[in-house]
Amino acid sequence: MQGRHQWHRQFRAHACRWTAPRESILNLLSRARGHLSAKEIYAALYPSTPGLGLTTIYRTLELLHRIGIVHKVTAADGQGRYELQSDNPKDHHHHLICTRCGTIINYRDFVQEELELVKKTEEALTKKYRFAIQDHNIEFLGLCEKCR
Amino acid sequence: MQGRHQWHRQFRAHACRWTAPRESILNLLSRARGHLSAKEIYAALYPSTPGLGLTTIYRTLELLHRIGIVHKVTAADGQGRYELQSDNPKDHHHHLICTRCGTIINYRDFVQEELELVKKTEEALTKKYRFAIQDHNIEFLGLCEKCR
DNA sequence: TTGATAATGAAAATGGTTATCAATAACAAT
DNA sequence: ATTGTTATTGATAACCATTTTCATTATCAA
Repeated sequence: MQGRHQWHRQFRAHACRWTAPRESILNLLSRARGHLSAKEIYAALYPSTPGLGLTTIYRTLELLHRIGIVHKVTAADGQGRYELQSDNPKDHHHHLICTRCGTIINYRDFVQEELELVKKTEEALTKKYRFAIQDHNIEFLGLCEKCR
Repeated sequence: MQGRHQWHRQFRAHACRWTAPRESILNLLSRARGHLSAKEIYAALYPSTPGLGLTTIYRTLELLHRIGIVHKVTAADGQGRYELQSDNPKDHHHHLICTRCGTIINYRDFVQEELELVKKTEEALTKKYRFAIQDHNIEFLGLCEKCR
């Protein structure tokens, strides 16, 4: 279960200050169902926080990603999209991305099996290529129901 | 085995003309070991083909990707990188990407196992979400030997 | 309360990619 | 081989997401 307190704690641990813009962005991300782009966040927050600048959103997202609170997906069009990283394994999922309209669907089917293989592969790759692996992406690209 | 003839044939099938710039780009890609960005292609081809424009490179890459001759990877920094798509299953691989310097390593370990799972997942996702799946990406992100 | 410094926001800069358009080149039909 | 249609090219400008800059403001430890 994530919330203000835990976020605040994580911020402290990284010598980052707890500010109003950061809280707004985190709140929005925790309310959102899917992935949000910086612009979408800007638009969603504009009514309640008109002063908030796009620059701050980018900086905050990058910070949240660096701290590990947020997961970033870069779509084929190069646009970054962000979602809260859950600490509940049940929430783990992979992505189904429409190459035409950019929609991202989170799927949870077979994820358990995928993760076992991922773990095995990760260990082998770490040894063989001396990589410090931080994350993985498994995504399927294609045309969604509407675009096909 | 890929070469002029087969490419030429594929071009014809798509009503595309066989031109000098396109041949240069394909030749370069078939010589290259890894993934190339548009700029890298531009730089590599400049000595032999100084007249070649960056615009043409982008258009050609997009065409090759659409036709299925080239595989595109979008790095976390949003920059597109391209490599020839081999018709030899033995060449199939997945990616290990350094989040710091952008290096992409092709690994072939466990790919066979991964592909079996991918196939199964693909079928299920196609049915469940009515996606027309065209491609998949399996990539591990982390710090390479030099950057860690 | 204060002082050091992290965070903010407006504006401008960056950098990869795409659109425009006149000139050129490929190729099917003759 | 010549021609006419039309795809392709390349220079320039436009686009758009993201970063940088920098003066101002806000946070928080002391």
